[in-house]
Amino acid sequence: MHTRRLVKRSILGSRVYAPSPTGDGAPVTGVVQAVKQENRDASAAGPRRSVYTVLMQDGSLKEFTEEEIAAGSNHTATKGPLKSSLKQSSSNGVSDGHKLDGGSRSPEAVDEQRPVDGKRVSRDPDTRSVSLLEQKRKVVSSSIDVPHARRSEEEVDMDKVTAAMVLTSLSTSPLVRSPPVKVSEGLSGSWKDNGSAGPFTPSSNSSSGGYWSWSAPSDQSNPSTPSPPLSADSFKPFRVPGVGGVGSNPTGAEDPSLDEQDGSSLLFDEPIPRKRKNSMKVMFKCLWKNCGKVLSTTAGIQRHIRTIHLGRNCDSDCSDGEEDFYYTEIKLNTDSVADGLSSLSPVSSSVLSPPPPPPSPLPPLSHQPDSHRSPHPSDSKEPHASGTTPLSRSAPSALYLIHADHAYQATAPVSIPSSSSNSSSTSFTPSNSSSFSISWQSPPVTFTGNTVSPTQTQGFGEQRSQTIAVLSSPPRATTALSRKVRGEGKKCRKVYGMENRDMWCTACRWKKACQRFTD
DNA sequence: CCTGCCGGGAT
DNA sequence: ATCCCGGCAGG
Repeated sequence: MHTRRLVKRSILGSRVYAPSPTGDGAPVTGVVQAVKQENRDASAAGPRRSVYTVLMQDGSLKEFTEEEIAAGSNHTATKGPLKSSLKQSSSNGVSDGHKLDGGSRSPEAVDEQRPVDGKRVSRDPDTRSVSLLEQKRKVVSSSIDVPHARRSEEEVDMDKVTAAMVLTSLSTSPLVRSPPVKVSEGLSGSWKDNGSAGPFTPSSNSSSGGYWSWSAPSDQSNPSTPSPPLSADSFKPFRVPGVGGVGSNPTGAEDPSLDEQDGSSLLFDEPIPRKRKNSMKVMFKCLWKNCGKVLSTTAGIQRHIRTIHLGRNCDSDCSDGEEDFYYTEIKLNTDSVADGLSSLSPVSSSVLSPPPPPPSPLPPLSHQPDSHRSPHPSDSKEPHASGTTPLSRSAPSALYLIHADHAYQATAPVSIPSSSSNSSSTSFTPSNSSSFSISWQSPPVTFTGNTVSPTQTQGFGEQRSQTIAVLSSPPRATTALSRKVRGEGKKCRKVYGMENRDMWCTACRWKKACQRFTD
């Protein structure tokens, strides 16, 4: 169908068969590195001869004419190998090439070539997935605005290289040991997406009986392959409708701030701000007894509560806001979501603790420091604590935060398995604290932490400490947080007005700290 | 000023 | 325990 067009494309990077340089007749494979026209003055009539510089398997460079290469192959169609194995140099061509390879060539031909860095990367799984990732990414970017046709080969390959580096380091980073889900934030993005619009509807059965009953859309992406990171711009819109759509939901004020957090691109010199570093995922958990359903949108959880627990069938428009009482907001650190999921029990904290050997002072840099958590006052529950970091030593890596909107409804104690590899602040003295209990708002939170060496890692630990500060208030800091900081968000009084005082939460009625609209 | 909410009193 | 409110403090 498009064969004609394919021919026109550059074949750089294509795998071709060529006559063996030793002349023994056995065809060898190589990768086209360059092509030049032999007779540049060729008129439209005359066939032009091209000379291809091919990187052979043994690393040597050879030049072949088109005919030579064609002759070297005996299992391609009439038009010659170049045409069938063409890999268009940029963007979508990559996937095309891959498809073809997979179809007709020997298994080893499947592994992708990286044309410019010259050396072939061996076919280890990582490399493979890197290729896939690149491919997908290319597709994405080409479908957006990148004028792919104009990109030079070097640019393209720089992208590949950087992507490879990023992915490689991701896949080797200590945290990435369990499900591949957490590697990709893109996926977390799609949770959101699905939550608001997709198949991810709050079903009536809370069969899982447990906490995490989302259905990840992993069926469409190869589970063993990290899905491509969505570019920040494509990711952003997903969040907004999910949360913003619901009128007076408690997170309304918060998510914007998250969005503001510009992922100042730390992916080396990535040209595009590729991936929001936002590793915080907000979920909403039903607090109804024995339910514990977790959904990703307020709308979803509200509907769940309304229909399942409150037994109302009407739509959200006849809601009186009562659902708000029965769910809470949970922040998940998607970096470690899987850890948190796989082991909610504190027991395994030691098992969980990341393997990175102490000797290496700095962790793989590319492992995204999930900074981005804003110091925005409205975002943190205990700003005092965020200033003082007495707790930072026990910064958990498997970290999920209870945002506790309606804490007084909370039921079970929440235990946070913690395994920390580093901590930031110099202000504390490393002690051997292992477990303590803190009471913050109403629900008791049991926190078990492992103290590890106080190696300082800037961005990382800082962020962690901040996050943990949000989570808990250390017993000793009581003087500092004598008074809870004034809430920014709407409170019952504002929302319902004096005339509807009976709709306020009890705390508000009693002039206590509002428990419905915490912020 | 308004508003959130702590401390403490009344029941 | 529940309810209420004076008064402080942040905005």
